[in-house]
Amino acid sequence: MKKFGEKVHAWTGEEDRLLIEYVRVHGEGRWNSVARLAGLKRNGKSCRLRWVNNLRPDLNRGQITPHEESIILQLHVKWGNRWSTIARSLPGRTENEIKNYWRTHFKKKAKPATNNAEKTGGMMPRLTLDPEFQQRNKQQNYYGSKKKGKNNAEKTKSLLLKRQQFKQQRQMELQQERQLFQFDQHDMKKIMSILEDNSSSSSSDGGDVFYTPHLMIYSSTTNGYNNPNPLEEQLQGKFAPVNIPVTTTMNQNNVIGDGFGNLDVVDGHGEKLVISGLWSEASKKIVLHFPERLVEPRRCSHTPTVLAR
DNA sequence: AACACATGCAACCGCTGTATG
DNA sequence: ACATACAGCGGTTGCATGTGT
Repeated sequence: MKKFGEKVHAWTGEEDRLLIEYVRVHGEGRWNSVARLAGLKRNGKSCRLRWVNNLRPDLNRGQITPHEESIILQLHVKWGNRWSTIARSLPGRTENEIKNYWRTHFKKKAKPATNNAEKTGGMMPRLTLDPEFQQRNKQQNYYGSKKKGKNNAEKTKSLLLKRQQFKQQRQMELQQERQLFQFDQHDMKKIMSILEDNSSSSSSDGGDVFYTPHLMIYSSTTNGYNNPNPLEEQLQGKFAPVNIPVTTTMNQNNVIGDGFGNLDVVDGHGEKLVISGLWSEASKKIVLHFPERLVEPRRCSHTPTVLAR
C-alpha cells in the first residue's frame, strides 16, 4: 500500500498499452479485475483514472477554446466545483482537466473573500471537511483504524462519533463567526453608495463602462442549497432590481474570458469586500456571486448551512 | 549558466453512494 | 438489515517544465 505523500508513479507506455488492449477486448468497468487480469501492478482506481483522463479514445487533447472556457465559467457559477457535472457538458474533456484548468486560470483571479473559500477553490466552495479533521483522519486511516483486530462496525462507529463531536464543535465556532460577520445593513448601504459614486464619476469619461439593465443576483438556492444567503436576501429585499454600474472594477484588468471578474468594494473602514460576477453578453446581466462558507462535510444528503459575510 | 520561483498537469488520496450477496 | 466491493467524485500532492533574475 502506498503511503500518503509517497512518490507518484507515472504510467509507462507498456502499462498504457496493456490497459488499452484490455479495455478494447473487455470493455470498461470492473476496474479491479482489469488491474489484476491485465497484469498491471496498479489498483482499480488507478486504472480507471488513467483510462478516463488519458487513454479514452474520445478525449479532446487540444487546448481549451474560449468558447469552452466561457462554458466552464458559466457552469461553475451554476454548479460550483462539481467538475464531473461540468465535464459532461464539454465532450472530450475530463473533470480533472477542467478542474486543473479552473485552478490554474481562475482560482486566483476569482479571489474569494474568505479563507475558507480560498481553500475550496473560490466561487462556490465545495462542502468539505475541516483540513485539521482531514489530516487527523488521514493519519488515522494509515496508522490507526486499518490495524488488524478492529472490525468495520467498530471503526465506523468511532469515526461517526468523532465526526459528530467535531461537527458540534465546528457548529459552535461557526455560530460565533456568524454573529461576528452578520451582514450589517449599514455596510450594505455604504457599498451601494460607493457603486453609485462610481457610476456618476465614470459615466462622464465615456470610457469602457457597462451599464446593466438589471442586477441579477446569483441565488444559491437555485443550486440545491436551501438556506438563503443573508447578504443576498438583503440585496434582493432592499436594492434589487437596481442599475449597477460595473466600471473600473469590471474592465480588461480583471475580467476574464467572456466577462468573469471581481468587484472590489472598499467600505468606510478600509475593509475590502470582493463580489465575484459573470457578465453575460447575451442577457446583458451580471450574475453576481457572494462569498459563502459551507460548513457541512461534503456529499451530505441533507441541506448544508450557508453563511455569508 | 545557475538558481529560485511559478505554473501546469498527472496521479494520488479519502470519502460517499450504490450495487450485490 | 447488514457487510463488502466497487465506482465515482472533488481535493491535494509532487514532479516536470517554464520563466525570471
